[in-house]
Amino acid sequence: MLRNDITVAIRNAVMSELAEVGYGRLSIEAVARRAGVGKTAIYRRWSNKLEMVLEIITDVAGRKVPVPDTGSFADDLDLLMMIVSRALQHRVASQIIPDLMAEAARNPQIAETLQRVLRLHQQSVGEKLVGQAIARGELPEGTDADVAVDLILGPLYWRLAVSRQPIDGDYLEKLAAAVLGSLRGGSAKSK
Amino acid sequence: MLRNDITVAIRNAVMSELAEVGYGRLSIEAVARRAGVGKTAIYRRWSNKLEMVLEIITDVAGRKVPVPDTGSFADDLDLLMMIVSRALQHRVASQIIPDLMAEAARNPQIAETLQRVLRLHQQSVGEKLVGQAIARGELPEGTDADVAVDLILGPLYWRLAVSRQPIDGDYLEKLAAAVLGSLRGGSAKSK
DNA sequence: ATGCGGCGGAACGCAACCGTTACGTCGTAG
DNA sequence: CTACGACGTAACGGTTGCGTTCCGCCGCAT
Repeated sequence: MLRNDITVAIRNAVMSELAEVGYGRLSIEAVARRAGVGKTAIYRRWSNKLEMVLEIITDVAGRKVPVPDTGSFADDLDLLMMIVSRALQHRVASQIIPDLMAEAARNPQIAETLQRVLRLHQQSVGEKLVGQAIARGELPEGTDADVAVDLILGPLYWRLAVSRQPIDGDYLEKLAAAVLGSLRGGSAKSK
Repeated sequence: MLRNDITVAIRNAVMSELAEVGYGRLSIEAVARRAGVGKTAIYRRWSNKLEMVLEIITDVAGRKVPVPDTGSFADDLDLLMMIVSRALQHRVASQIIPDLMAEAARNPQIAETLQRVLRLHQQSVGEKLVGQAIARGELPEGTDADVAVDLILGPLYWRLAVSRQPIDGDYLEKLAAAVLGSLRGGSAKSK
């Protein structure tokens, strides 16, 4: 019944609007205006701003991220960092993600949704990667996957989404090398 | 002329309101309500929501952070991480900082203010610290301070302000050890 | 040919907030 | 005692957005 092209237009408008003004200031009327549809079309699909945003970002972020598995941890790491950095450099993503993260700190519904989406996908990627490396003997036995994930994603996120400095050609390599060194150094052991 | 107790009440109210609803939804009327003052008292001091917030956060964040200088890079690092993690665990800070960071991505005025405050204080701390360590010969000559700062602050910020997982007793130690290893590993060389 | 249903558009009453103004109170300086 | 100025309160007109309703249009299935 509901026309699909209209739905798509609304989804795109929501993403753009989220990027431009953030969740806090996102208004249904602005979404309708931007999508070139009537408010009725929106309320026919969702009953809330919150419900609408949650459904849409769940859908967008839920697309599976391929787990790098090149056979070598160093290469896996390079690849993962490239994928993540590419994602974080997309204009829309780099605006929406920090905004929703901040919003999650005060809205449990958003927090829970992001946790589901990010932790179950992206973060599990990191854990899987570390697991593979340990199994292959490339990382020390007791390596703490938790710490490892923070070490891998933290600097990238900080650089790209927070301090927003451009990354030049070999920055990624240097960072990957440093992360590799920190994990192999045998310091991030658990218990 | 302007009563100081009123000014203080407003400043506190702004911080609380920022933490609760974020910059996007912060309203002058809500601030006045919370501070128990009239809107006139606010407009007598600032002419804008933006101007008000900028002035207040500049003041709050501008308080100098002591640069750790224990004589040993490892101890400096431990200390710095403890200071930063403490700061990021304060409820108000952990809500306001990500919110303003996200807002900075779309408001140049906020971005510039945060850059001034954070980069000139916190970030320079990191660079100074690395500089000391290189001078003492504790880190390789060409260590890239840029990468080092990302490696130090990134994981902490990610953990505390983004993924918001609690840090147990020895997490900080493990993280510090890993960071130390990554820098000493001689990987984060410049050029 | 007819009818159903999604569509855009317009308007509704309601609420919040903007930035400004007028008013009356109160503490303090002179 | 008087005058000044900051204060809280209340109200202003104007804007924006909510969520709802009604209208007329149009595509599509029967």
